[in-house]
Amino acid sequence: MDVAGADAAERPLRRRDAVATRRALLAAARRQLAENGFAGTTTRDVAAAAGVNQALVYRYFGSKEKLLAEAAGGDSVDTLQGVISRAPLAELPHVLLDYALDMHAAAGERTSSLATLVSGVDDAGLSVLIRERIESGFVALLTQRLEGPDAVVRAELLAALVTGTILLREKVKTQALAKADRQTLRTWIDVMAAPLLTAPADPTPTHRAPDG
Amino acid sequence: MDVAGADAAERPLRRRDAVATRRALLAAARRQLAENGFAGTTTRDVAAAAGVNQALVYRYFGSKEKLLAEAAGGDSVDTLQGVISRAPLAELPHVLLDYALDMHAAAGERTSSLATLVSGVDDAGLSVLIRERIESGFVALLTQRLEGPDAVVRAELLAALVTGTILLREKVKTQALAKADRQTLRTWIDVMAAPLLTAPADPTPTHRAPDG
DNA sequence: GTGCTATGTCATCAACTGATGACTTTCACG
DNA sequence: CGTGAAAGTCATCAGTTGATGACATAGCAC
Repeated sequence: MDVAGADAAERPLRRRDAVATRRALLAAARRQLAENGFAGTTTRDVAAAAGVNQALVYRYFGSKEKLLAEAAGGDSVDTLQGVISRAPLAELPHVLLDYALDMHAAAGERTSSLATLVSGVDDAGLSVLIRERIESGFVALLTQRLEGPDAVVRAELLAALVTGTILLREKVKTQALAKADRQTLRTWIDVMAAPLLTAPADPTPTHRAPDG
Repeated sequence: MDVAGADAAERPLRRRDAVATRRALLAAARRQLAENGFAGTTTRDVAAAAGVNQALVYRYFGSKEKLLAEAAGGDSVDTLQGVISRAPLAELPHVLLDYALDMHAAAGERTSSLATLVSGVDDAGLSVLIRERIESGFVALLTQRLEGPDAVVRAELLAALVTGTILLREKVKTQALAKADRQTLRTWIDVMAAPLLTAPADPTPTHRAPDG
């Protein structure tokens, strides 16, 4: 047995592995999608980045649209759901921020972050898919933990805050956000999001917020 | 940086008007850019939407990239600057929100809103341009009005909040944000952004203050 | 080994895209 | 008028893109 196959649980390093090829295509597609959007992502570039032949896109996914849809769908919804369900409400904002930042850093490894996905929405079809993913995998769960009026709006505003922050920091790369250390961002995000999470029926402030 | 003294009073309604054609192309380009991104915007579609011949894109702008760059550049920076400079700080968040919402509604009429633009960032070149526009036309001005630490970060976080909100509401169309009436949005945006605008030594409550 | 099938490669098509240059039409000016 | 340049049209090129089907190779069963 001269093969130094390190993968214990998996196949003995086949030179042809449909599952691995599929995964590689999906990972590459996620990166390209976040970087270039739907229209800017080509099957040839994805295949090249994945190190496989372009025709395999069509063998495994049938079309560019199906590939990108599955890539946008991702598989980390469970992870995100765990985060939303487990984290203390007060810490949820910065936990989500960390999650999104880490996802962006490891782009394509498993899935794309909420914000990374949104950044690539230049296609009506994917827009629907991403909306459903955000609503079912994030908003619905968070809404359950929120009390008081406008719970759904507040949940989506938290998503908007994280999304916008990641977008400006990682994609537009505005200088201050791009340079800011995580702790600073965490603190401010928590402060901004706090009103969304805290108590219910307290008189919704007319826009004279600063109160003793 | 031309069009000095546009005395549109006595135009004899020319059937051929280079200035009008240019404007029509720019307006159409803005719409397409916000809708489909850079890669998804074609010169033929822009020209068709503007009701002119595709070749005119190259007569008036030289290339697709230059057309879209000029479209992204816009000319309403002055308007936005006025808003940022004049509005009371406490009202600035919802004023900005209104501004962005109105801009989106009248997409292409004059320019694209900050958020509408960001939504189309799938091109590295335009990303630079949009970053510069945000930083010089928004962040720089707002930073001047902010006191205390992290002024630039706080300014960009406000931009991020508005951007993310518009993006989720107008592009991804998450249900609650899409349905929410303006006043509700205004109220929450103001509450969220308040900590960014208020004074420095404000005792950020209920959180571990990381200062030592 | 033989052979079968999953996996991967190759060439290619039709449509689309950015871009260019030659041509045609309008229209202000004399 | 007529003339010349601005404004607009047309045909077309070369490269790219999504997509398809014929072909080649690996790897397993026997």
